[in-house]
Parts: sequence; structure tokens; C-alpha cells
Amino acid sequence: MVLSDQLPKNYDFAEVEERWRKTWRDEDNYFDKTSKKPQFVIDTPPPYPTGNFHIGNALNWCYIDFFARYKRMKGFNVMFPQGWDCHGLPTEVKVEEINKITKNDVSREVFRKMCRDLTVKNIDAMRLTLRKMAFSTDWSNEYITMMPQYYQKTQLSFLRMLASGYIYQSEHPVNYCTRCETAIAFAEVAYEDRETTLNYFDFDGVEIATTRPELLAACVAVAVHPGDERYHKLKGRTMKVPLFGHDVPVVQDEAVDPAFGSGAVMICTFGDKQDVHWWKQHNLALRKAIDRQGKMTDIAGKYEGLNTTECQKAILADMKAQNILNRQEKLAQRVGTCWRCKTPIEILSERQWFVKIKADEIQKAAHEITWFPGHMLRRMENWVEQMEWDWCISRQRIFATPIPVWFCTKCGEMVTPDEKDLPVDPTLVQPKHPCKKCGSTSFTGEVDVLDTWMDSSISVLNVTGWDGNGNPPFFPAQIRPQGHDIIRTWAFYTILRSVALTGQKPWDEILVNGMVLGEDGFKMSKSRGNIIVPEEILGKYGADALRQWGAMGAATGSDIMFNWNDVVAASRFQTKMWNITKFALMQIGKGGFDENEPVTALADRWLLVRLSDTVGQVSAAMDAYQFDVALKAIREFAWDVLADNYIELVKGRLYQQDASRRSACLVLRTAFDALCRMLAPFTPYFAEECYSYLKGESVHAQPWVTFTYDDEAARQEGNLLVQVVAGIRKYKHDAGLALNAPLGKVTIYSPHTVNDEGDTGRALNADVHWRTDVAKLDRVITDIDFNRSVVGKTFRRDAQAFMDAVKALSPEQLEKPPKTINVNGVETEIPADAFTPKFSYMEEGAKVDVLTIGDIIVTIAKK
RNA sequence: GGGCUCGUGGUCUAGUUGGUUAUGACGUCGCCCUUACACGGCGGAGGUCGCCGGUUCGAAUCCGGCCGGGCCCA
Repeated sequence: MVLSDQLPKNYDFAEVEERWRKTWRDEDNYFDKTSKKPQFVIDTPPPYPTGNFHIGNALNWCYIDFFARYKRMKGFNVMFPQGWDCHGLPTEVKVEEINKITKNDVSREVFRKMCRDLTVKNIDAMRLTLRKMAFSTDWSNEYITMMPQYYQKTQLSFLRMLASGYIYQSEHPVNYCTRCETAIAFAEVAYEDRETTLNYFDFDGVEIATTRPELLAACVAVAVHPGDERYHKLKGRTMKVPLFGHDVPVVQDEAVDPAFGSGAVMICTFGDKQDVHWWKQHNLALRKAIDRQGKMTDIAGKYEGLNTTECQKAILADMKAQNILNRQEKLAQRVGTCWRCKTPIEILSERQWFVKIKADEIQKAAHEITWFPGHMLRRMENWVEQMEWDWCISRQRIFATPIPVWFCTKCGEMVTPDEKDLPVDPTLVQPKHPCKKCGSTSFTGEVDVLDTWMDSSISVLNVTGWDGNGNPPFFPAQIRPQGHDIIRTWAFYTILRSVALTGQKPWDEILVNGMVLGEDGFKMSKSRGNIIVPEEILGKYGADALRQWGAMGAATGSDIMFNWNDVVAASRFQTKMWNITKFALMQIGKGGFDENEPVTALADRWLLVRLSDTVGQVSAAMDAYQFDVALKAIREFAWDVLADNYIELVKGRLYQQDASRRSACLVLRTAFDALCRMLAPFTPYFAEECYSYLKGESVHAQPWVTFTYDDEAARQEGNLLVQVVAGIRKYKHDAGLALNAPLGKVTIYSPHTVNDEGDTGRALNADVHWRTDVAKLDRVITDIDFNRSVVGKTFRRDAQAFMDAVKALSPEQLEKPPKTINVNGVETEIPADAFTPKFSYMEEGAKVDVLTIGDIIVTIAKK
């Protein structure tokens, strides 16, 4: 142990955090594959390497690090890996921006290299933030999805699911961005409010309203509600599409809203998702009017080659010319757009790759997982229940995992690589075997690539050691920590893929964290200007303070508002704890103690009971991932119980040099040691610093606190002691005395026998006597308070005479005043509320003040 | 429009298997520089627990409706 005079007066978080960051070794956090300890594998979210580890990530990682450190102390073999989910559009867009090119200006390989280089740089920047935050990452299990070691597994998982029938290719309507020229998933469709025009026009004698007249060429039917009497005559008819002249059937469907527009709608392939529904439902024809670049196709006739906006203009003009455009109305609508570039998405029918959604098996696995908080499971259930389409996994992009498939140029047969040859890029290499069907050796590689979720949804398989051979050695993982915004994507896809590839749930538990909102209560966004970056907080208050904010800002799972106040409060708690550390170490260092000596003093036993309670509360909260509850209990114990009550109570004893001093030192050390260990998961730098002075060992290598101490009498009598001291402090305060001012004789009449070892007396600077007999007190009236507004108004010039007369009354009369009194020889009525007698108490002939605290009576005879 | 969620002193927040004066922090006011700490201590003020109705001896907590915020979706 280090003497306290070697401790700096102030806690310098910047110096301490940097020093320990440079001291700690990565190996201490490695998962041990040969360990006999129970495993605790974490399926850490792999962030997208934007270069900025944002505060939402920080909250997520705080939670992970809290329980990772806690579980290590509890004796688990913990794996806290760090992944990076690299592929995807944002990086492609960024690369185009930085290099002022489009992806078509360079070869696919060169473009990929540019993306990889940018990603590597970004990962480096984010790694540094992770280290500053003191996250106990297992860097030996880091993975980067763009690296061959990883996407080899993505490709393997693809081939396995292709073989087992989960993956198929087919022509099917998909969400398509004509600017990015790629299919996208529903999860990637954003919605925007826009104003559009609803056009009413004559459709072969029936009025139809549409917002997308440019799709007239793709019209395949007219739909009406079966109960709509206006259109009964249309039943079974076909109608001629204006301008284009092809015939389409009339279908009846409950989903048509008779009150919208004219009650008759045209079904096109495809104007929106509803069209896809109707198209499937009624087995309609497919007419593709828009191509991948967003241009009109040949079926649009004279409009071919126009983009959709130009085409719309031209068609409306032609309708006007033919006198079939009846009227136009403004209409507010929400438009699906590409989440990256905000271009309105089209629904195009394209040959794409799909993963089958088997809702039942996903639901079953989701229910086998324990959700924290429980209600988050509902979001998964709702999402799965309303899944309608299979998951489109093909993308027409470049920076992604290639789909490992070729097609025979002769017979069209699909050819896949041998698993041992993975990873492959079918656009760069040829299959090693001739076509099995026709023997040809000429192939075309698939140019489509995989959706990034195909990479990240096997994160858990990757970290648990999946290689395609049976059940992975560490599967399933124990926990998935993630935000509630990606339940329908990452959580959903991971469950789907785990079930498809292993038949099992991916994790035992899932811990869902809330979103971080800005100080204005809204989600942080550049446009609102309410973004706070972790680096700013780290610079001002340090990692430990930021981590405390993460723990205490809100109950686990709730959205959490960023709040500088909480960070400041956290930093103040560290200052307080630092002073407790200095005091405790100074006291322990001075006299010493004997670990085997029993603790006898009441205050000491009381503190140990409260410590025992706290350890129980904190452990239970940590097991339930209630970090706010845990840290709150720790802070309350340190600040309220230990510093403000216990230390104040035993200070006097510590300043003496008798035997009872050792007992207090032992208790101080026990409490301080426990506090350091309980704080270790939350404030790893601070706890390490404090503990290093106590024992010269790392607190992170210590087992979790298991201290228990059962002493019901000490709890009750100790609470009494604390209450009495607080009561007398308040008395001193009210009497205008400084808290350490000397205070005569204090007698405490308690129904219980209390031996406080003199602590109360020294704490109050008074001559304290505890007694169990009943207080014998005489009440005497020592003064009278007159209500001068009443007396003055009633008696005017006789006021003084009235008051004198009252003062002359006997004590009995003062307590029960007569109706009248003689003032200057006149019998006068005593008005209500004219005076109040003030009482004093006499004990054994001396004047005392009396306090009542519960069933305790305290008398104070001031000096 | 749908699902989920939240609405608690000036601000943020705990608490909902229903049970005595509703938690804490920040802020605010008063007193105290007491040998760990004034980034401290002690004490005070401040709340119709969003609104309305219901169940109950009793509701911040349960039920219904309404208003408002958030997230995810349509």
C-alpha cells in the first residue's frame, strides 16, 4: 500500500487514463480457447467504419464493457470481440466523392481497392476511440468483413444455404434505386413526405385517378371494390388502356378504397407495393415500362428513352390533347426513397437472389432467447408476422462480397466453386471444372454481389468458430447487445441465418439498448446540429465520466438523452471518491489493523451490514443488466453511507490511538476494497488507480465482491445512531451553531441498549450519555410570544399593560388561559391568538432542549 | 394509418406483482472555509406523478378514452 501523502491532491483524469491505457496489456482480455471456466461469448455489433465512433455506439459499447468486465470478475471466460462491417454503399459514395469519380470511371478492382484503403484508415481512427474509452476488447478476435478470412465464410454460408434450398434466384419485384442502379432491401427504404398530383382521367369510359400516369404503359388491370355499385356493370369486362390501346381485365378486390379518387384504380407493374399484391393475387401479366436506369422501355412506344418525369409530362400533355384529362388535385403522400441518395425507389421486376423467410422457425428461435427488456421481443414478432416477401440479397454494386457463382455460357447451368477454393471472385477467376451438364469450359461470372447484411448476419457464427463443419465450438453465444433500431434487420437476419445454418438460436440472451438523443430531446443529426461526439466528452471529463453517464443516464433499454450535467455529476463523484481514497489510505496507513480481530463497535458493524446490502443489490442489478440501479447503489453507499455518515461518525475514533481504532481501519479497508472492485466495470481507469494504491495489483484481475455480513441488531441500532446524529446536527443547524461547535450534555433515552464506543459524542463534540430509563422532564414556561398585531390593535395604549398582566399569570393559567384578565383595573376579554407560551424543559433541575426522534428522546443541556 | 414506448418539482431522471410523508442528480435559497474533499458539509423551498373516466378501502402504478413526444414501420 502506498502512503496517502504520495497521492496527488486532485484526481487528474487525463494523466491517469492515459497512463493506464499505456500500461494495460491486450492479452489480459483475450478469450482462452482452452479454459475450463464457463464461456461468455459476446456477439459484439460490428460498426460501419465511417471513421467516427459516435455516441450511440459509445452507449452500446459501455453496456457491453460493463458486463464483460463484470463477467470476467465473476469467473467467466469472456470473449468481447470487435468486428467491422465494411461493405456497402456509403463507402462507395464516399470514395466517389473523395476521388471525384464515379464507379464506372475505374475498373471494379481499382474501385474496390480505393474502398478498402479508405476503410482501413477509418478503422484505425475508430480503434483509438475504443481504446480511449477503456473497452476491454478482445483484439485477438477482431474481424473485418472485407478481408478474405471473413468473406470466405460469407461465401461458404451462401453456398450452404443455396444447397439446402434457402437461397434461390428468381425474377421478382424488388425495391430498386435507379440512381445507384441496385436492388435494395425494405430495410434500406426510407420514407419522405412529398406533395404530388392526383390526375383524374377517362379510362375507356370510366374515371380513374392516378399519381403516376407515366406507368400507363405498364397498366395490367383496373381494380374496383366488389361492393361498389357504380362499377357492377364492369364485372368480367376488359378495358382498353388510353394512349396505348392494350386490353386489361377488370378485377374486384376488397383492398380498393371506394372513397379514394374515383373508386377505380389502375394496377401497374409496379407503381407501389399494393400493385405487387394485386398482381400476385389476381395472376396478372407483367409489363416492364421502366428499366434499371429509370428510363422508359420499348413498351412505352413513343415515350421510350424518356425518364419518368419527362414521360409523365408528355403523357399528361397527350391526355389533355385527347381531352381525356378531367382534373388534377394536390395530394400529400409518403414516397419510398433510397436511404443513401434519396432518389425515389422504383419497384422493378428483376432476376435477383433471395433468401427464403421461414417465419415459424424464426419465431421459435426468437422465443428461445431471453430479451432485455422483455418488450423488445414484440418488435421482432411484429416484424416477422408481417413479412411478405423473401429477403432480396443481391446487389448491383462493387464493394461487397461477390456471389460465388458462374453460369455456363452454352447451356446456362449454374456452377459453384468447391468450398476449399473460397473465397472467389467469379468475375476474375473461372471455375476449376467443366460444366457438369454440357462439358463446356466457357462461363460467365455472376456480377451481382451480396447484401452487406449477408456479411454481418454471420458475425456470431464467425466469433464462435464456425467453419461449416458441424456445430461451432463456442456456439451459441451468450449475448447479443444491440440497439432497438436494428431489431428488424441485424437481429432478424442473424436469427434467420443461425437457424438456417445450425438449426439453433444464435444467442442465449439479447440486450437491447435505446437511442441516444441530443440535449434537445431529438435524435442526434447533422441537420439539427445537436451532435455530441465522444471525443469531445473524453477531452473535457474523461472516459470514466462518460461511462458513468452511459450507466446512469437512463434505465437499460430506454432512449437516453445526452446531458452534460450527468457527465459533470459523474466527474464530481470521482472527486469525492478520490478524497475518500486519500482519507481511507491515510488512516489505514497510520495505524494498521488486524484482519483476524473481530469488529465490535456498533458503527463498524453497521457499516459492514450496509456494505453487505450494497454488494447484494449491485450484484443482482448487474446480473439483470440494470446498470443504472447498480451504479446508483454504489454511489449512494460511497457518498451517503460511507463518507457522510460512517466516516463522520468514526473520525474522532480514528484520531485517537486506542484499540478501537484498528476496528475502524479494518472496516474502512474492507469497504474501500469492495468499492474499488464494484466500480471496476464502470470506471476502469479510476478504480484501477485507487486500487493500485491499496494493493499494488490490478483491480481488473480481482474476483467480484462476495462480501456478506449479517447482523440485524447492528442494522437497527446503527440506523438509530445515524438518525440521532442527523437529528442533533439539524438541531445545531437550527440553533445557528457550527456542526463542530461544542454542545454541552446530551442525554439519549433509547428503549434499546446502545454502545456506540463514544462515536456519537466525538462526532457531535458533546458529552453524550445513552440511557434506557424513561426521561423525567419538567415542563416550564420560560417565555411568552405575543402576537403584536392582535394585541396592538385590540389594546392600543393599554397594550403594554395587557402584556404585563399576561406575564403575571401563573404557569397553569398560561397553559389554560382564563376568558378575561384585569388590565389597569378593568376586567378585559382576552382576544384569540393574542399570545403563545414558550416551553422549556428541566431535567434534574437543569434547563434542557428536547428532541424527539422516533421513540427516542434526546435532551440537550447547552454549556 | 399501424406496432412498440414514454409523458413524474425549473431541467433530466428512479420507481408500475397497487399500500403510510414519491427517488436521485443538476439548478435554486440559507448557514458552515469542521486537520479527505468549498468539485465539500448541513438544512430548506419547490411535485394536482400529461388530461378525463373506471376498478379498489386505497392508483404514479391496473383498465378504457383523449392529448403530446420518441423509435420502427406502412
